[in-house]
Amino acid sequence: MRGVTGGTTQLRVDAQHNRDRIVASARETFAAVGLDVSMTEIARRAGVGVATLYRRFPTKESLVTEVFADQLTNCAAVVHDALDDPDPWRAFCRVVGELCEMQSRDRGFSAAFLSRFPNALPVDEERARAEEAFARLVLRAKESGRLRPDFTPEDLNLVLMANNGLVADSVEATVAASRRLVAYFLQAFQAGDPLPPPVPLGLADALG
Amino acid sequence: MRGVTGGTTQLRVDAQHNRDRIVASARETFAAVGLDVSMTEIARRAGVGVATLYRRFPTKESLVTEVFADQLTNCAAVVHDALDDPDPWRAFCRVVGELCEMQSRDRGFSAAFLSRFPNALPVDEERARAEEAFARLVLRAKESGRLRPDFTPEDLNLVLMANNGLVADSVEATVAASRRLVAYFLQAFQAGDPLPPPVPLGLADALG
DNA sequence: GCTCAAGTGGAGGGAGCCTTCCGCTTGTCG
DNA sequence: CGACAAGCGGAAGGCTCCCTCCACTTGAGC
Repeated sequence: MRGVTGGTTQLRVDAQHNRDRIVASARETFAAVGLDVSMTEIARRAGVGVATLYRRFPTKESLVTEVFADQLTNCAAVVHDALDDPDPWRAFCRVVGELCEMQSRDRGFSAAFLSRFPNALPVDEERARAEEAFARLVLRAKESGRLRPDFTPEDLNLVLMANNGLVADSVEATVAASRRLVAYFLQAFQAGDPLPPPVPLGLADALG
Repeated sequence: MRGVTGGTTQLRVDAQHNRDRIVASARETFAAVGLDVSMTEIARRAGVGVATLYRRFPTKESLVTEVFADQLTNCAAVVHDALDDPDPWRAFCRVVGELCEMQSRDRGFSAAFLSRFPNALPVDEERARAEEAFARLVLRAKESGRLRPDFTPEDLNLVLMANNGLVADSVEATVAASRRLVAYFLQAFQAGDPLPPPVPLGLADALG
């Protein structure tokens, strides 16, 4: 009997090697092109046959899930790290800016994050904790007086969906556009007197 | 010989009828679902065969062009009408708000406007005139002191692309989200002291 | 070194898409 | 009314995609 890790049977070393190459290839390709890449293409880039790919990931959705699970973890880390910042407004700004930049650098992640595949991210618990942390961040920023009182944590979805709409020819151009967008948003989020309409949504899933 | 209108041979009356139904059906369907509708589906909803559709519109792109040409005209009208408003800031706000609402109400139009089909809108001249009018509007709003000096007319693309990213379950929910987004944008566009980074782009075409 | 389950690659099935082809129908004009 | 070009519907071609099947290979444990 082979070794066991976390309850899952250990793969043969060559199989593990192939699996790693698949994930790496998929990550790169999704980031560069988006989720509209054929499984055949991913397999080709990884130097394996499609059957090998499907043996590890029985569906395309499961591959997407695997590939972006840890990137979601990175997102959560950004939020949690920001909680250590003594300046609540700066922490808030950093979270918004860094999340948008991550999103802009990775087209596939944008799509996955906004759940083009509805159940693609079963890391719901982690996501929920991150959202809770962000809500705490929002509260502190409001108490500091820099963040407008009618900002709601759900507005982060608004920001991310809006940011997801930005696409330019190159990644750098996209990131530059994203920076300007974020700068405008942060302007608006600072305590200004007039008020935008209240929270309307119920936003569910988006794609692009 | 049949009558001639604008250099194009007149269609037979039944053919014209079918053509009208095709365009109407395509408009509705694109608006509701987006551009990812099969030609077969459009033909079915119009009550004609695919061949009839292809006789009028030899390619899907040509159909998209036809369907959205006049909606682009509507956009241009919004901008030109705003020039009559004596209050430059209000005119500016109206243009931004109305364009975003039109975009949010019509998913297909969003996609077509941001030129998923690169040459889909050969109405370039009209578009250019509208952009010029908007630039004039921006200038006036700046002179009135309400619009921040570092706003550039290209920022309208930023707004529209961002707005295009918003998708909710229902049209009304999407429009509501769009309203909040626009309110935030208009906050930011008012003369605030800190400055976002300068114009970076170079944005070319977007899809979602 | 032998055995065999685990692993592999490539062909191909089934579905959906855009587009074309072709034999039949119908409005239009003399 | 009669002739015929214009118009018509639906089948089918060609393409891509996700996914499955199956005969062959290879690493792991004795």
